[in-house]
Amino acid sequence: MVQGWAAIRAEVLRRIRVRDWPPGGLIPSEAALAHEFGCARATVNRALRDLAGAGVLERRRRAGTRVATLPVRRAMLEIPVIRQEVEARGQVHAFRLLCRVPQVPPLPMASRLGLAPDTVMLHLETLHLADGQPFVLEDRWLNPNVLPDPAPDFTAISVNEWLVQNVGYSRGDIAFSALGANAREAEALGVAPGTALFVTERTTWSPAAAITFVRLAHAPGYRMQTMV
Amino acid sequence: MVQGWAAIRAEVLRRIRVRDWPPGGLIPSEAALAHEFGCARATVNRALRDLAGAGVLERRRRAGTRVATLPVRRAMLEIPVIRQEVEARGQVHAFRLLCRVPQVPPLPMASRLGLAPDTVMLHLETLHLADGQPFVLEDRWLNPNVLPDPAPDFTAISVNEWLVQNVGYSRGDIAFSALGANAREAEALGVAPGTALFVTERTTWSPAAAITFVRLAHAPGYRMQTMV
DNA sequence: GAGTGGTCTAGACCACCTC
DNA sequence: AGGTGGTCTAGACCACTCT
Repeated sequence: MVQGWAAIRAEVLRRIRVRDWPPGGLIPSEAALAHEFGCARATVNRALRDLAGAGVLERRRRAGTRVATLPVRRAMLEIPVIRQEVEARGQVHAFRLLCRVPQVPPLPMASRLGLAPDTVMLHLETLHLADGQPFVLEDRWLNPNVLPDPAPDFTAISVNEWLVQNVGYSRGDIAFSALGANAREAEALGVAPGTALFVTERTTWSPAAAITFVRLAHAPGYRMQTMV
Repeated sequence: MVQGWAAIRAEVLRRIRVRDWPPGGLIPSEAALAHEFGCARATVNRALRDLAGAGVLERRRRAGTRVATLPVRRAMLEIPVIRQEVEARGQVHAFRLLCRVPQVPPLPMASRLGLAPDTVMLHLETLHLADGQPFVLEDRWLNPNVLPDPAPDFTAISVNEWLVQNVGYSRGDIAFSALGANAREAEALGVAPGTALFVTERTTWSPAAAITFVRLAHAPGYRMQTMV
């Protein structure tokens, strides 16, 4: 007899794959499975909870556990700091601070961040290099309230890393898209205008207020990968 | 007193955010926290395990639990079936099967899928529509061994959905990138060649062999979003 | 009302790894 | 060698929701 909640998860997955338990179908209750596998219900619970988290099962109190019909697969996406990403490729990371000015953001951005329309934010533009080649252009708007006085100058440490080290964990949303390079991006990355770029846009919030909005325009050839 | 493992997780997160427990620092053992919070160690374990899964903590037996220094954020990415994605926008999904031919794949793809160089695969091209407008062009290579005899014709149901309903859950990898539209994509999606497209490439494996490789070229404006 | 999953407890054993 | 997290058990109570 194989032991452990992972073994139970594997067995349940097997029965789903071989259609012992078809999509949309109810599977036995935790108590029944615990009896069948000769283990405690908590162990079965652990296995089924894991599969529900992966989107394979749908569980509801009283209604029981069903095999998901709409197999929305969930994948873990790892979002590293840019320096780590470059170094993970075995390349040398460097960056140049292109721009650092207090500025009133465009109206759509101010409203998106929940700020008054005339709030002055810190606008920073950073070009990250991998082995000296342009890697990503970072266009960032920063809420000055999160900065100490005097503000760091961000030439020794990138804004990116300063934030994660000094502001800490917070919530936000990320969006990925493909866009043609605008004039600024084309110049900074050394590509023709209109070249397809992988763009990451991220808004970060502290419990109280918006911290930062950042747009990363990655040099051509960038790929984001994960497993399912 | 707030109860439950989620409350413990919140309190631990709070202490990390206010730098009570600084990045890289050891936090108290499960037993110590259980004593402090007046709960069972299993409850603390549940909370800390969750935070470790989110990348906030790093745990090693004997070495204890540390606040992560390299804040690789992990985000859940949901990868729905295309029809669901369209319908979730309140639009009507339809598709046209443009191409369905047995064909020997290009050498790089055969080797990537671990197939003999002369293996014949089924090559399918499907254009998905949202409210009649091109939404995504699906270019798929399918291992014919996973198909029943006779093979489905994929005009009534998309390959996508037939696979998830009949082959079932399996493992694979996904990559996202931005590429200029090639001639075929430009024509199918009704855009100019070179237009920036968001491209999803996915390889799916059964335990034994490769099932399918698919490349999705999304119409301009496509965004993939998630929370952190 | 009753059966389901969600959670918690107190205790235990174990694998692992640092000391 | 000893302390840590990882896991399992047997039992319990509760929240939810379907009937």
